[in-house]
Amino acid sequence: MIKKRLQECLEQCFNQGIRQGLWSDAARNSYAVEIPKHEGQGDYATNMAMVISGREKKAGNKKINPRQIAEQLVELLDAHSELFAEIKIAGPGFINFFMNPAVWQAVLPIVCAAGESFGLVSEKNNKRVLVEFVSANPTGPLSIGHGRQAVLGDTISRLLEAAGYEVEREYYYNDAGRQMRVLGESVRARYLELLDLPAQFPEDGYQGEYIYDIAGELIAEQGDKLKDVTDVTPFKEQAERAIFKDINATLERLGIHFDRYYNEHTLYEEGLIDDVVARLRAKGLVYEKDNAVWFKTTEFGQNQDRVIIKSSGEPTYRLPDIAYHREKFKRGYDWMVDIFGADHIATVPDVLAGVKALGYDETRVTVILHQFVTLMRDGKQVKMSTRKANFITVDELLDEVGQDVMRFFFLMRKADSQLEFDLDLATEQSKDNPVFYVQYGHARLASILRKADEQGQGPGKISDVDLGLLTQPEEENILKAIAGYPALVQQAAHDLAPHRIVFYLQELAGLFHSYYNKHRFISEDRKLTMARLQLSRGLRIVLGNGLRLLGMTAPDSM
RNA sequence: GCACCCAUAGCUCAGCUGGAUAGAGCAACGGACUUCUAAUCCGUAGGCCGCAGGUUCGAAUCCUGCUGGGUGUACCA
Repeated sequence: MIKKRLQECLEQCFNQGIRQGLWSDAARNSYAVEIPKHEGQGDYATNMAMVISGREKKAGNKKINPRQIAEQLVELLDAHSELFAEIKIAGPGFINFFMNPAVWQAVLPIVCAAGESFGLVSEKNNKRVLVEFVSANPTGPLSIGHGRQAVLGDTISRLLEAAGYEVEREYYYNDAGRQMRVLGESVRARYLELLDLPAQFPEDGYQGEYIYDIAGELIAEQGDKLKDVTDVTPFKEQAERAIFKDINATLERLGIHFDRYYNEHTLYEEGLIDDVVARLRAKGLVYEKDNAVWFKTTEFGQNQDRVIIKSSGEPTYRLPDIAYHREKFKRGYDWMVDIFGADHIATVPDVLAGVKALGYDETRVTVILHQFVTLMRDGKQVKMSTRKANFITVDELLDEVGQDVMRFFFLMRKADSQLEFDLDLATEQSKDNPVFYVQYGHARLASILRKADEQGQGPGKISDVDLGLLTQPEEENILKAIAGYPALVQQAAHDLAPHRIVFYLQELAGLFHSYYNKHRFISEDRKLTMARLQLSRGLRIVLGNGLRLLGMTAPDSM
């Protein structure tokens, strides 16, 4: 929030410089305001002078020395002197800003007034965004990989909501096709097996225990009435119902709710698949070869064309994927975010080529491909095989670590990185476990405020408190961190990068724990106590808001 | 073979549209509990940012090539 004010000041000075003929417009939107890494370089720094200098040269205007530009800028900034304690020109032409301490202290009343809404944009941006994630077909319980995706998708959705978007969460699935047929056959085989009848388990069948459970339910409901039924439909339908129920229960445990479930089937029923083919054909982007229908993806930069309808007449997966995305476009979203596992990378270029071919702006789709999760136990990787159903489900992991730990761990790495989930660390209730580190910070703050209250030293009205007493360097650092929270949320939303929030919270908790060990909140000095209690309120609000933004709880005691 | 992702401290990883002297946690070593919760804190040590070029005032960050790992490359999804 302070950074934003500074940016506005600089923008004004930049414009003023243009009016005074000091430089041209060439550097607009190219310069940066950032927080310097090193002590002595101020609270903020800008490279504006160097960027102006560089752009002038590039634009063929006369080259101006960056340090000279910096001096001119500093002069212009004099009009905003109330913000700054000092402004320095350093190095090749950086301008370092040392803010007036009162600027930092002034954030506390704002935080306390905003409470739970601190960090959320105050106005909606009137943009609709669709986030598609999980999208697992109902063939079995959610695996760890789905878990990462579920948490990632939901948290990205929360971030976008915090940034003012109107967000819809959508789950796309397919209950037709070969996989589901095999699932039905698997259930049928287990059903017969449980009835002690001869059964042939399909070669590539689903071997998980849950298939027995589903078969058992069928027996409980219908006895052996289905023993001579060769059609797999009733088995398949039973399986789908049971598995979806299971998946939803798991998502519920994670606190994840979808606004819509879109069944691929709809695309067929409404003729949307055929329509896509017809439109592509009309544009000359489709041809027949070897009894199959091909889409000219080479026209879109790929190195080979792709089959969209097999010689059997069945579409390949890319055709409904394209049709589905076209439906998203038709619904008029400003932005569509797809979250897929890295194994789905092959469909991405096809889908984007498809929507582009149909006349839509494919840049409105952002695909997040997340890498896989490896589970570590006792320092060794836990081997998993989906086919043999020898994998750990999200449900089992939840039993072991709980929702807060699971969400936090799944968000600790950026999507691009493979994620190592250390079960030993996750189950440890100690300082090494970052989840507890952050939550403990929140609980400690709550405890301080409780204690003060018990002693009749409630924080009182913030307007009566002299925040100018918060002069310790640790206090200033905490205030700075708090002030940076809203911008961080916006940036994380823009970049679809929830891990930034995770890192921020660890850092903020660290600042607090460190401060706690050095200074006392509650002391004999009543005025100082009041000021520090406001600080603890502000800290608690930001820590709590951050945790909730990640879908976690913020405990008041631990 | 081709496409995408990754490569930063012993380990796990940050590093925001290129910025100034490279960051955190863990592990190692040494310290702090009559105190508002020690589930905490303080200190020490640890690096040709995979390799080689290029772009420029300036590169861990952008481009090219190479090496090593992951994923995909089907008329499977």
